[in-house]
Amino acid sequence: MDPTEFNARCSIARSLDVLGEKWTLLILREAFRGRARFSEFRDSLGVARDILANRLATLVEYGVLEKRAYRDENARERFEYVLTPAGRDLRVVLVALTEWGDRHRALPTGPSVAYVEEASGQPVHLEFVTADGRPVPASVVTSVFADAV
Amino acid sequence: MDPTEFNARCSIARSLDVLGEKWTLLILREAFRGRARFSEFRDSLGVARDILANRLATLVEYGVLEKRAYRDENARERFEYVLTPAGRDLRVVLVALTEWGDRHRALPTGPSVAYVEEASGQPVHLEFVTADGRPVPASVVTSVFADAV
DNA sequence: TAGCTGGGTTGGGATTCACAACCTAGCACC
DNA sequence: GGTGCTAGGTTGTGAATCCCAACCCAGCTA
Repeated sequence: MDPTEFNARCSIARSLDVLGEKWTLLILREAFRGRARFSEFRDSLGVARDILANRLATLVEYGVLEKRAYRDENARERFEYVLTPAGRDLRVVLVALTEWGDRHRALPTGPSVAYVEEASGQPVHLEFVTADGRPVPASVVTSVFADAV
Repeated sequence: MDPTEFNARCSIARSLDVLGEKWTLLILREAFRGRARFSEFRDSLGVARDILANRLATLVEYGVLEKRAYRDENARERFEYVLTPAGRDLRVVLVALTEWGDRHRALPTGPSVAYVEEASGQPVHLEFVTADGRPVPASVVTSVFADAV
């Protein structure tokens, strides 16, 4: 398979088409924190307004965020951006990045975010498991390609 | 906490400092496929040579790849780039991106890569689990921040 | 000594990003 | 009914990145 074709078929490359531009994953991090309005993203990230508008539009276009009208009291209709089910599935990606950063680029001040089970408050982490639920260390996971390349 | 400080402390942002530039995660995808030489990355990705040189240097600098000398028969010493333990820990990130792409940006031709347990060949996937190994659906995982923001 | 090969480096044009200024709708106030 | 305020953008300009192509360089072979 030639590189162009493999890259087109590769799910990592296809995910990065949506997520790979600067600021996109940080915008989603904020979305998971409950930010939804243009100004909330702007204030919490310090991102340029034009880039933010552009990224929000892309994420809406790809079905990661939904643009919803809302109306505050005594205010005109405005819009907010909330995670769709596809967007909520990105939690795994963000946690994977967090865990790697915590482990390999740790700061003396310790991690700034932890992930817990909502009901129990117990910390959770990511693991590989087989179809029948048996955990498997990452070191014995390997890739199988659809076509020999 | 002001946005700049939070971003500096955030492990996602710190991971993206290393991984967030264009091509970086695709280079790592190839590294997990066993590619190690400059020309292997170049040929399998079609990336510009200067960008590739730049990304490899960055990944070496941050301890994700190790630059190692090798010598083919009747050839001078050259270099290859192999995953360090920190680099191998990025498998989780790549699998997370793969799973999201497979689910939400699927192609009719089906996924181009699957992940399996090396010994058994059984397919594996990522799950949230608690410290005592109990699997938890992503929908009930929530974030806890070190400081109120 | 001329050519080939792997592994880069360099220069110039095209994109993308960042920052600041501007726009716009509707509400509130006077 | 004009002025100002605010959320949510859009636009224009310069800076940084990215891409491509040409070049370099060291050591091997012929």
